[in-house]
Amino acid sequence: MTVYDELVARGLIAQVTDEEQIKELVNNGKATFYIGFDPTADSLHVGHFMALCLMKRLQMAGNRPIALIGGGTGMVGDPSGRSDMRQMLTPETIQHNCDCFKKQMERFIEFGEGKALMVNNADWLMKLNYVELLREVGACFSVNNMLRAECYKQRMEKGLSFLEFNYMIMQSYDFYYLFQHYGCNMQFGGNDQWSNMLGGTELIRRKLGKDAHAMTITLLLNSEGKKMGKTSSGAVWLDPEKTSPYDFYQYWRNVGDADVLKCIRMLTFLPLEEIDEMDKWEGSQLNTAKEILAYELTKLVHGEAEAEKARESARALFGGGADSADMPTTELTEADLTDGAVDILTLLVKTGLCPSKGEARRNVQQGGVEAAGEKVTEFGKTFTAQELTGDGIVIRRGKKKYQRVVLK
RNA sequence: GGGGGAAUUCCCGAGUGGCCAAAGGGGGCAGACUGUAAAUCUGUUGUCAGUGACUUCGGUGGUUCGAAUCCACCUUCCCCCA
Repeated sequence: MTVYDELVARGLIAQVTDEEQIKELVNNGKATFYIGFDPTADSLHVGHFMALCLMKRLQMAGNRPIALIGGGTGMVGDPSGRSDMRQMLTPETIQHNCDCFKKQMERFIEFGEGKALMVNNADWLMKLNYVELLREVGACFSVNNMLRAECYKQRMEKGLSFLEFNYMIMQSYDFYYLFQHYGCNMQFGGNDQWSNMLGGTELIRRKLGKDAHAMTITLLLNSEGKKMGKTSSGAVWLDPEKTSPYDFYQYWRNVGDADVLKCIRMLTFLPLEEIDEMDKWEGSQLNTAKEILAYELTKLVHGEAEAEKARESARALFGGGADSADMPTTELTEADLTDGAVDILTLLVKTGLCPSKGEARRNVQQGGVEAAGEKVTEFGKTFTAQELTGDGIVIRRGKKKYQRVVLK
């Protein structure tokens, strides 16, 4: 099976400019392709992860990936898929974010001579001269067409600043630049990037009379049509400091029935035959599939050891077992105690299980809190220093949130 | 440049001087039911404190015994005209 066919079979491809030509390039390892990452946060998230996997897949087939960090485009801000303007980031933040991205990417993709390449578009965008750019590139863009692009259309009602309007031109220029300097003949990106990417191929055609290609990755949506990789408290990050391996594992362990197989297909590197086998599973058997999904992804992102730990902790907790050595733990010090003890409300807040005492109180009232295996029924419940030393105690809020508390 | 409108708690959206921590919906959280799923039903949803106190309605000042509500200025956005 060719790479291209595999990508299709996994449901990863959304749109392409010219299927035949792209197949030819990609299957024969003749593509030099780039994917852009704008440094809007200090960690990559699941959406980026898909792009990284795609880079890996194509690299394994002999193609050359270029990871572009948007140190320059980040200064502008992409309006695609947004209903309001992004918060403008300071150059310092952008630089910091770029550095973080770089570190994380290096764990997934091999960079170096003859391997993948990493570039930062600040290197060329920041030195552009306004009038020169207008004459050289601006002349190639039709405002009429740009306004017809989906990403701007959505913003016509809420308002679109000239700053953001120029994002497409910046991104197109990137492609044009990479095409000339690195022989980059293809661009990949999220499906919401489609119009920006076409801008690039169009620019290359107009300026150089050459063909370049674009392909978008399917956005990972759940069965309700919402973007996956987001929780109510924000994105699911790849940085273990921002989303712990355990939480990362749990996110995937908890996907809906309707979405498991799609996720396995799109995100893991398991062979397709194996996945087709799982496709026949139904009912509670899907729990096994979810476990596989969670394990595989945690392994890819955080490594095998962390994946094992997360799986064991989850099994221990949900399987009813008592052994939970790898559970997320909060360490207290003497300073956290009053008169040699702590009450349950304080404990819930200290462990981060509840954001405020009010909510902690509510959770206790509603019977959602358990400590050391027993349901807590009164707010006044306290724990002594003695109970907390050694293995400590396990506190549970709701069905899925656990924390061990130990006195140090 | 001229004219008109808007800004409310996580989001949408009521509220136009005290009865407003602020209707309603969405979302979130908890409980029941389950398979760590979905759907459904129930409760809950500013902070701290066990009757209460404190902070909140774009910002800053003002009027008033009392303001989300009135006035002034500022900021941002939308619409119409140029």
